[in-house]
Amino acid sequence: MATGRTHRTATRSRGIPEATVARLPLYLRALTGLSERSVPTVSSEELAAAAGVNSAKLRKDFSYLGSYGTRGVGYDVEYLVYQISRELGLTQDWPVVIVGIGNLGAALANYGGFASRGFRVAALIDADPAMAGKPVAGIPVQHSDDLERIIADNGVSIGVIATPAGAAQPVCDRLVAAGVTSILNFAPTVLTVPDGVDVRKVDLSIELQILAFHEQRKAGEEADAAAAAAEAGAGDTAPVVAAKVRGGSGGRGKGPDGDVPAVMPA
Amino acid sequence: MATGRTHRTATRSRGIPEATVARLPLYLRALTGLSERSVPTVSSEELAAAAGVNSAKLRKDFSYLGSYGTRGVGYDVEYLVYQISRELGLTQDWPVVIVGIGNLGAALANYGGFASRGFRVAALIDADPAMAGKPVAGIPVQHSDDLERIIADNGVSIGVIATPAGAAQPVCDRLVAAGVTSILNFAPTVLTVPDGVDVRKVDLSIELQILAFHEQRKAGEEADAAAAAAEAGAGDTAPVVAAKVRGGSGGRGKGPDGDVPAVMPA
DNA sequence: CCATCTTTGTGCACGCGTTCACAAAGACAT
DNA sequence: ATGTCTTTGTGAACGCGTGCACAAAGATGG
Repeated sequence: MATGRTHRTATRSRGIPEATVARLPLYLRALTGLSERSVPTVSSEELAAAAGVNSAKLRKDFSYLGSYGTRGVGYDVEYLVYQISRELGLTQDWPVVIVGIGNLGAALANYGGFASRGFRVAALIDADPAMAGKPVAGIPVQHSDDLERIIADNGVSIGVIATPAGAAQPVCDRLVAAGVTSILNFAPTVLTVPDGVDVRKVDLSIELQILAFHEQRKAGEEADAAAAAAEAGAGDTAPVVAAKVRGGSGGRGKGPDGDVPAVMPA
Repeated sequence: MATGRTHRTATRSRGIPEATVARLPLYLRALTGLSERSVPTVSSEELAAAAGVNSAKLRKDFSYLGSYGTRGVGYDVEYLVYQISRELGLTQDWPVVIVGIGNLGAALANYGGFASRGFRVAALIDADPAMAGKPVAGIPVQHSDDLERIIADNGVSIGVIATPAGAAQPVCDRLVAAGVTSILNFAPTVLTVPDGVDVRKVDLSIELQILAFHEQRKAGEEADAAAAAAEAGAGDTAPVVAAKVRGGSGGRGKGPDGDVPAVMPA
């Protein structure tokens, strides 16, 4: 997952834990699927499976919203869809601007899930004059000179930044100054914003690196297991594995065993 | 942040907490910036600021990797870049396939940050025969019939899914069967995978919904504050606010005060 | 060699989130 | 009505992550 929190204090807004809020959209999606198939009610077990979470967690999550279930039966799908939608604020209209209409920005503009739930792409903005007027996803791109006016005219409070890294902070500053209070950032930079502004970031590169870490660990464990099986009682401890993995670290005096992948306890 | 964990147990791989792993790429990026500007050393305070985190947290994170700092001085930038890269497995080459070359897939293929750190786009795969052979980002798109062969030939262990939601699970199954053990999923679906396979998801729609929630809360708080200030001692409790926010809930007997935005304690 | 000053590395406490396990609540059959 | 059976809602325990605060380590100057 690509997630970047920027909360002053991990604010338990209105008593609903942040972790729960992050799962509500997941439940909502699963429920919408059920609703389309005209399923009237669903148990916590079923819904949890559909959302890919633990059923106890789901029940606790819903308990923060209130008691919307019926014991012995489950949850009313339609009613729950409405309650979650309302809780997430999806019953109202959220005009959104996308700044930076490159490959990614265009992809976002075309993304169906955007328009689906209360979100309306109010404007596409790019700094390149050549882009101005060119329609993307049926919406004409506007020049960034007009950013402030566009924000004001459309009452935009949510901005999406899909610019190159270098442009992200200046764009962010202008968005915030113009009145935007929530930002979804796709640029690979840490954004600095004043208090009261929420920033979430989606960083493809970071996600891949996290996967690489786990991938490497898996490979390492296999190697360790194989090595351990192959040795199974040699005189020396485990310098083989250590040497293999260490590469050319170059020592540096201390270099503790924090380096050695040390065959796992189990 | 868009983050979807799918870990059997929140595995503390090799002693490094998951939360720390997720921050390492952040540190690495900040360090790379310093390295390019030929900064020799950096203190935890400076680096933490650049990465947008607490300095105590950063030091604790690094302590899991070993003692790579010098007290009174700070951290050697180049050395730290190397250590983190090695820890994340970025010193080796990771061939990656992207499946689903629509708007988003094309954007990903063109994304620079992809190729930058050890990640190499080995192949682009799409189910549309019309796409086959067409070059995207300089790489010819291949038909999904050849998926298994492509995975095998290139020794791919990381796959990126950028297909429509409906195609995601089948594609995922084929990737896993072909030997992929890490998946980055952009499709708005919960993927089911066997043990030992890591899935991370990036979900634009979810991120927006989380922002909407906070946005709504901010608006609600303002309204509450205003209302509270306006009333300041009316006979009734707070039906004004409640009525305004409730919309047309329709009651449902129980409907507890979990519904009312109830003026915050503070 | 000693004193001082900076910055790391970490023990500790606290709070959030997850999970278990069960009592309460309601549906449904008899 | 009463009993059984299903499923919710939640109290309590546990574990992870965060942040404080400080002692240890080393650099630097005299």
